[in-house]
Parts: sequence; C-alpha cells; structure tokens
Amino acid sequence: MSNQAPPNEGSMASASSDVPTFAPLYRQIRALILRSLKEGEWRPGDMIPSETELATRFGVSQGTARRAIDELAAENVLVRRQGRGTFVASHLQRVNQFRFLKLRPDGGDLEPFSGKVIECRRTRPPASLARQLRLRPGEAAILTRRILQFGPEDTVLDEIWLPAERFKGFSAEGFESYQGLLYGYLEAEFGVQMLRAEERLKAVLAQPEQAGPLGIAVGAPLLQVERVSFTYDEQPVEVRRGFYVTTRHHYFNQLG
Amino acid sequence: MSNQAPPNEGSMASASSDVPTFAPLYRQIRALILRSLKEGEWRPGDMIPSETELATRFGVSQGTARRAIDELAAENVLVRRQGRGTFVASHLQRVNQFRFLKLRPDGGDLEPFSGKVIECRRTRPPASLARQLRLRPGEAAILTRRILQFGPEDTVLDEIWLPAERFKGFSAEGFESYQGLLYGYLEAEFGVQMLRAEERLKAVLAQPEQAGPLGIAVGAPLLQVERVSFTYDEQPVEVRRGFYVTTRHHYFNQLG
DNA sequence: TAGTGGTCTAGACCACACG
DNA sequence: GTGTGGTCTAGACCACTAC
Repeated sequence: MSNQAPPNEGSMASASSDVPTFAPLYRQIRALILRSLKEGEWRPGDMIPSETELATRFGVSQGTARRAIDELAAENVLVRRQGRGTFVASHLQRVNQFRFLKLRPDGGDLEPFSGKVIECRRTRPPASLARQLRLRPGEAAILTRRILQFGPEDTVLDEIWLPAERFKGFSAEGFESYQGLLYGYLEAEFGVQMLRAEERLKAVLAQPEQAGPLGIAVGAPLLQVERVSFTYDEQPVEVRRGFYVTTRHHYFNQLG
Repeated sequence: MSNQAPPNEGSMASASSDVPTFAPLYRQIRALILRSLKEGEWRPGDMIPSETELATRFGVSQGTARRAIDELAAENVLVRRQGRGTFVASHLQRVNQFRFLKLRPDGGDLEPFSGKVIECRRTRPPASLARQLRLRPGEAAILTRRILQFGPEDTVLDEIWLPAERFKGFSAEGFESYQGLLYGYLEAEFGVQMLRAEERLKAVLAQPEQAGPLGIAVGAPLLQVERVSFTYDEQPVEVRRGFYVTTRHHYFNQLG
C-alpha cells in the first residue's frame, strides 16, 4: 500500500463488502479481525497472528494493525501479553470471572462463589422477553433459575432467559459443571462469546418467589438487576433478572 | 532528543523530581500535563497548547505528546475537538451533566433535573467519614442534604459530606445557583475538578429520615448509593450517601 | 489560508518470554 | 537466540475549523 493512502482505498476495503468502506483503515482492519473471531478462525484462549503477520495479511503497516488490536484489547475482546503474543479473551480465564459480576462482600476481597441450578426448562417466553432477545414469533426460550452462594450464604437468585435455538443441548448439568460460570459454559460448548451487557437496577421488596429460594423474609429489600447481554454485532443473546441480597454485600461500580 | 532514547533519560525526566523516573516517556509527559492542570495553568474549558507545542516544550516527538494526550482524553480529563484544539474537560459542559449520575427514567430519554437544598451546615463528621475524606483529627466537614427532582417527582435524597477547609465559603445559595450541578459549583468556585468516583449500592427500606423528605412511605424500598469521589492524585474530596426512589427510574450501568 | 487534530507509514530499539 | 509486544521518532498527508 502506498505511503500516503487516499482516505479509503485500502486494498481490502473494496475487496470485502460487509466492512464499512468509509472509515479509517485501522477500523476496517478491526472489523476484519472481528469477522475472523466471529467466524471462529481463532477461538477463545487462542493466540492470534502477530502484529506484523496481520499487517502483511491485510496489506497495511504494522502500526495500523497495532492500532486495530489496541482497540480490541481496550474492549476486552483481545488480551495482549508482552513477549508472548495476543490472545482471544476467554470467560474461563481467572481474570474474567468477575468482569460481569459486580457484587462484592462489604468488607474485604472478592469471594469465591458457587452456583446451584434450581430450575431449567424450555418454555415460551413472555412477549417482552421475546422482543428483547429478538426471537422470531413462536420461537422458544430456555429458562434457568439458579442460586449463587458467596461463602455459605445464598446471595443471588438469577432468572436467566436464552434463545433455545442457539443453545440446543443446554442443560442444568452442563451449566453446573462450569461452576456457575454461565459465559464460560456458553463459550466452550456453544461458541457464543459474551462481549458486553447493560444492567438496570432497582430496589424492590422480596416476593414469596424470591424469598423462598433465598431463605429470607417476604418484604425484605432486594437489589433487582436486569441484564441484557450481547455478543458480536450487538446481538442480544441473554436476558437475566437477578435478585441480590445486599445485607453483607454490595454492587460496586466505578464512575469515570 | 536522540531518536532511540534509552529507556528513561528524557530531558525532563531527570529535571522534575515528582514525576516517576522509570516509566515510559508518554507517561512522564502525561504526569507533567496533569501537574499543569492541577496547578491551574490551564483551567476547565481552556484550550491547552497544541500537540506540537507540547512536544517542543517537553522535548519529545509529537507522537509521544499525542499519546499522553490520548490517555488523558480517554479518562475524560481532556477533550479533543478536531480542527479546534484540545480542551480541559468541565463539569459545566452539557455532555458531562450525566457522567456521574446513572439514574434514568424507565422509559425514554434522559430527563432534566433540579436540585433543592434542605440542609447545609458545618459539623463534625463521624469517624468513618473523617477517615474516608482523610481529614486531620478534629477537622470539620460540611454536610449538605438535598433533593433531586426528575420532572415533578422527588427521586433522590443526597447526603453530601465535604472537607470544610477545602471548601471555605460553600453555601446552599451558591450550590443551588448551579442548578444541582455540585461538581460544576466545586470546579468553578473552588477549583476542584472531580475526576473519578466509586459507588457501592444496596437495597434498603426507607427510614423516617428518608421517607419524610422524599414523600414516600416508611418501609418502601430504596436504592442506597454510597459514593466516594476523587480529584487529582487520587485524593478523596467528597463522600455522599444517596437514596434513590426506583419506582419509575433505574440505575443504569454498562458492563464491558 | 493557516492551524488544529486524525491517520498512516517506515524504521529503530527496548523489554519480556520461552526454548 | 528468536519472536513477541511496547516505545519512540520523523515525516507525510487528510479532515475539520476559523478567520
């Protein structure tokens, strides 16, 4: 490629149709890397080609490939490790266990937790959920309810909705074998990588449906956390409603 | 400066003692820019010198100065505007009004809000607060209580603690004249820029102290939000306890 | 037209990990 | 030692803003 490339005539920009043509080169490269990830060329935990290899492959300078990788690393899609290489992020890595779980014990450090599935069935979702998951009319969903224990205490009750078609073979046993790490299970067994989520929090009073499983009194305060999670291309693939007992724990957030 | 600079012999690295010596050049430049900001050389809303000017001033290449600025822009300390220049972020800018307020109406867009101070006095803080604000023994604090209205509804009750020495002259009138924008007031009148905050959330039941001002029933569920805010050098300068009514609003959070 | 940030390149060397 | 990412430089040109 010429040194002073005109705005958008990168050799690959015109060669691939599903990549935006009028964007900086490094964004086009970023999109191409994302496509390879989405298509499974490199799987979670894998090392991707080096910066120079990618630069050659895409016909750009190493600095441009680097910038694309930088963005993806900043979004936690890739992980750079000096001297070793660049890797596809995985929810099974230690460092990611708490990326989507903001609950912390009031005093002290992160606690290990364990999950206990109390219900798991295929069912017809309410209309609002079908909309959020962008299901086709009549498409079924999987409903899973589980308890998270922090130490000995039942702390979280989750009601998790997944599109049934995408997760054929989903089972309570499979889920539990991943020690409560839903996204690890989905990634390893179904090839679905969760990248991003939105949460909406409210304070509510415990109803019998929550009080029973959690072993607390009806009318006790609960933190209700509604989550929609997205994979590649901003596709929603999970809707979850959690109820957190916040007597000895809190939801931690950083504002920047 | 020579082309291949040895790890850390930048001309300014050795010249200034309060900047870490063993760090990449661009981090040293970042620290120097931060120092100028902290010392007030450039104030919120000001344009800072161009990349090339900063590069010359600090004896590095434009690319290195650029990278330092990039980091500060990513942290919302600076704001870049193509063709115009780079500016010091200000809490009085529109775009920053909701940077530290995650409460959203359940349906629809961001709502304008207004603040109403119901108490404002100098007092001796509880020990835990004195510790969080790193006050010297016996040092006084300012306690402010205020209500935030979203539309016509009383939605938030805040109890705000500030170190009295740093905010001499703080008044309910001054605060209210900034339309509920505490950080705008602190920035404009006291030269304190809030950069970052930590929040800890719990679900609680309304006590009479909260139910009264908010006009709700005792025992209603409230979202309790404890915040510690930091200015330059990770200095805590505000501790706040908020009670959010979440019947028609929710706390919104993005997980990456 | 002049000045700003934004993109892209090419090449050098450093720091780190692993065999 | 070899290969990886990390830092730094120099220089070119593009895109946007304001005068």
